[in-house]
Order: sequence, then structure tokens, then C-alpha cells
Amino acid sequence: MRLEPQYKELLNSALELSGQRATKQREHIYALLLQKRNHPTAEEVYVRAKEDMPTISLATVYNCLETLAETKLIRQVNFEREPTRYCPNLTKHAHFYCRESGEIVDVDLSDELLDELMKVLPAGFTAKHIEISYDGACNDCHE
Amino acid sequence: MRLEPQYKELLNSALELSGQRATKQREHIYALLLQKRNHPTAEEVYVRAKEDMPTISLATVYNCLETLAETKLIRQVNFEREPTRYCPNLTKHAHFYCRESGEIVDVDLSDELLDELMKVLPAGFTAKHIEISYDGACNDCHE
DNA sequence: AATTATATTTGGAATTATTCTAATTACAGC
DNA sequence: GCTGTAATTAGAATAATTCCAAATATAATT
Repeated sequence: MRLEPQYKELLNSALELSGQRATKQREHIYALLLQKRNHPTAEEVYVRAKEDMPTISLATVYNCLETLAETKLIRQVNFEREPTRYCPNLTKHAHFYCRESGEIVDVDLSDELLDELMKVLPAGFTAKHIEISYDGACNDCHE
Repeated sequence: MRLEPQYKELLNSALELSGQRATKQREHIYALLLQKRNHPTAEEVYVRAKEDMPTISLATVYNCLETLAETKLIRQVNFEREPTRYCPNLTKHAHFYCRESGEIVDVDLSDELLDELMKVLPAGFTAKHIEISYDGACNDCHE
């Protein structure tokens, strides 16, 4: 598991900016999220993290994920009350949750569409963030 | 707490359709959701339900809410991993969550906008449902 | 390089929303 | 009024996440 220089740079500057330290654990977890972008849960991240770093704890995985989310390097993805999932895709996108396969797929959103969504808000309301999730059947599960 | 005839009819037929019984508890919980539409949590519903029905249990509140949601008389509303909230507004709408006041406000969505959202899905994907939540500051909290 | 101060990690306990379980109660059809 | 099934109930169990206090690692300073 190696973190590409560009991302290492991104991580270091984001952490520095928020006055936090660059640790092996944070780097490792960021690297594995980037490497396999399948929206894992904290538990799944923990299992994968232990392969190369057997002494890491689940609490640390939660801590690191929280730090990465705070510094905007990753996004938390929630579907109903299922365990939170983590996503290093920083472009504006929604999530499609396939009920058949359980897979989560990123759906790109244009600025125009996001603008339209902002326009339907009542007067005086300002949104910092819009969260959009679809659920249904993905291509592999046709139907 | 009285359930208006139109809603009583709606409840009875929805329950009958799904082969479930009309009980005092289900009627009571449906009525109080309709009466004060402030997106309460199960716990908040429980507190309100006990005012008129002191022997109702929290498990029953959860059961009733689940039944009402199954039969599509109410919607479950989730914001991140906060407790699930319940909403009897059956029109197509999103939710605006105000970080200041904690208030949740319904935001109507046109069929056109929903169509556009469907169109951005990759080929072969079909969504049964889209969930949209905004968060930011509501009118009362200006800013 | 050693020292110190602070941040982070760690394992386990605690918390919280929700679900499960088994016993009791209520309802619908005969 | 029985009888069978569904619903309610109280409390135990579960699961994701957070908290806690001790140990360790990192960064700054000497």
C-alpha cells in the first residue's frame, strides 16, 4: 500500500492546515480508501487496514476516518441508518445504492443541476450542502 | 387527539390492503403525526403518545411507525446517523435541515426536477426512489 | 541527540437507537 | 362466546459508534 506523492502532499497540507499531525495510520487509511474505492464501512476499512498494519485498532480507524472527513479529504456516505461509508471522491456527486447487489455507485452531478436544486429552496434559506441518494437496481442487476 | 375521517379511511384501507389490523395504537400514532408535523423522532413520538395513552410502550411506537412506513402512510427521514424521524407528508419533497435551530422543513420538488435527476443516472440504472436532503441555515436563522 | 510538551493511538467500557423475544392481550371470524 | 392469529408489552439483546484513561509517537526546543 503506497500513497501516491500527489495524495501524500494533499494529505500533509490538509492536516497541517487544520493543525493535525501526519501519522502512519492516517496515511495508511487514506491510501487504502483511494486504492479501492468501493465505499467501505469503518469495519471494512478496519479489516483491510489490519492486513498491512495488524496492530491498528478499530478506534483508530474511526478516529482517522473522522479526521479525514473533517479535513475534507473524504466524504461520509449514509444510507438510511446503515453503517456510515467512506468515499474519497471529492467531485460533486450523488450516490446510487443498488438494493440487489448492495453496491454503491457515484453519480456525477453538474453545477447546473445543483443550481436548480438550490433554486427550489424557500426564500431566506441557504444550504451549505445537498445530499442526494438514489436507490434501485444498477446495471448489473438490470431488472 | 382525533383522526379526521378522511385519514381514518386512508389508514384503514392501507392496513387492510396489507393484511394488517387497525388498532388504537396505530390510529393514535398516525393522528399525532398528522396533527403536529414537526418530523419527530420515535422517542418524541413516544413522549407525545403517552400523554393520551399512558400505557403505550416504546416498542409499540417503533412497531406502529414501521407499519405506517411500510404501508406508505408516512416516510422515514434520516439525516446522517441521527435518530430516524417520521413525516406524514406524502407529496414529493426533500428535507432541509437547519444546523442552527435543528428544524426540518419540507421542500417541494417538481416532477420536472425529479425527471432531470433521473436522467443523470448511468445507462441501465433505474431508481425507485431519490432522497434529497439539504443542510444549512433556515430563514429564521438567516445568516 | 536528549528533553519536553502535546497529539495520537489503543483496548475496553459506555452509550444510544433500534430490534428481538417471549408472554400477555386484543381482535376477527365462526 | 370460542378459537386462532395478530399486536402489544417490558425488558433483554444488538450493533455502530463514542468515550476514557493509559501508553506511545510526534514535533519543538534545548
